[in-house]
Amino acid sequence: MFIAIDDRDTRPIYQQIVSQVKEQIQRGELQQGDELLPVRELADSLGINLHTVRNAYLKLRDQGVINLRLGRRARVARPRHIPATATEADMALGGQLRELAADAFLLGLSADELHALLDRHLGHGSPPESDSKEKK
Amino acid sequence: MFIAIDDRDTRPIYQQIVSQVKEQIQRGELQQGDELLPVRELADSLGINLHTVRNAYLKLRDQGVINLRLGRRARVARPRHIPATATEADMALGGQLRELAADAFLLGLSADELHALLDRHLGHGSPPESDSKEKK
DNA sequence: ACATTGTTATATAATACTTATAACACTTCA
DNA sequence: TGAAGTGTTATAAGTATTATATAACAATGT
Repeated sequence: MFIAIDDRDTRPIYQQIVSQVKEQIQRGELQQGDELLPVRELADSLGINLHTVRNAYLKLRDQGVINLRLGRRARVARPRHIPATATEADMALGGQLRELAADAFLLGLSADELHALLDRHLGHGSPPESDSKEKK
Repeated sequence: MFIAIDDRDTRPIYQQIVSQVKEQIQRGELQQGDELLPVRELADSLGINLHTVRNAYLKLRDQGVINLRLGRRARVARPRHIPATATEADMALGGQLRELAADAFLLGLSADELHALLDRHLGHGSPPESDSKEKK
């Protein structure tokens, strides 16, 4: 579980940690039940304060990504409930999607180019339900 | 040119303004050369300070979205230089793409579902270069 | 018991964001 | 030429967010 702080990244440190943990889960480097580094250990290895790491873990817990229990290490939670409708999914991602679409447009990217770019980051990611068209 | 501040949005006010101006350009509601509201006028209509609006306009200028000149109203700039390579485009959008991909994955969305969702926000957007494959 | 780990509590500092006021410089137009 | 409109600069202060520093507490596993 390797985390790195990027000084060029304008986001706060705890946000960077949140993002990187999520990305590691997406890439399969962290799986359900896996333990995260203890707050003190990660803080020391990054040269930052315990509470900054803890803040990141709290956000991850609030988003249902990890479980926290006193005395036990933080663990990757089991996958979330899948949104039923597209509109429901849009509630969660709408802001990011609007911003991405606008930025891509201002860069002069076509829809196809943006889709291709997005695929670059979906490498492994896709859920296990890709065999054909299973019924739910 | 209608801007609204959303209290549920955790982002700072100036960021919300930046996003909404970009989205209006994408939707064609604002076009090259169009004038933005004067800083004082927009600030008054939103009940916020002049400098908060100005901060937003400064960010937009730094991103090449609008032009600012003393004594003249802010105007929508002419479209940016289009990134040549996919990697170059990825430099600009990489962070957003990674974060979106990870969040979508954690929501249990398939790649197809995410693409479909993205298309919802690309409605008009696509650049004028969609006829065939014109040379420039 | 003991070490490990998450948790809570206080306090402080640094940074980012917002507001408030005033004055200045350039543009437009009557 | 003058006045109004507009972006710009300057100064100050207030609020919220982020990060640090220390210490102690509570649950867990061994």
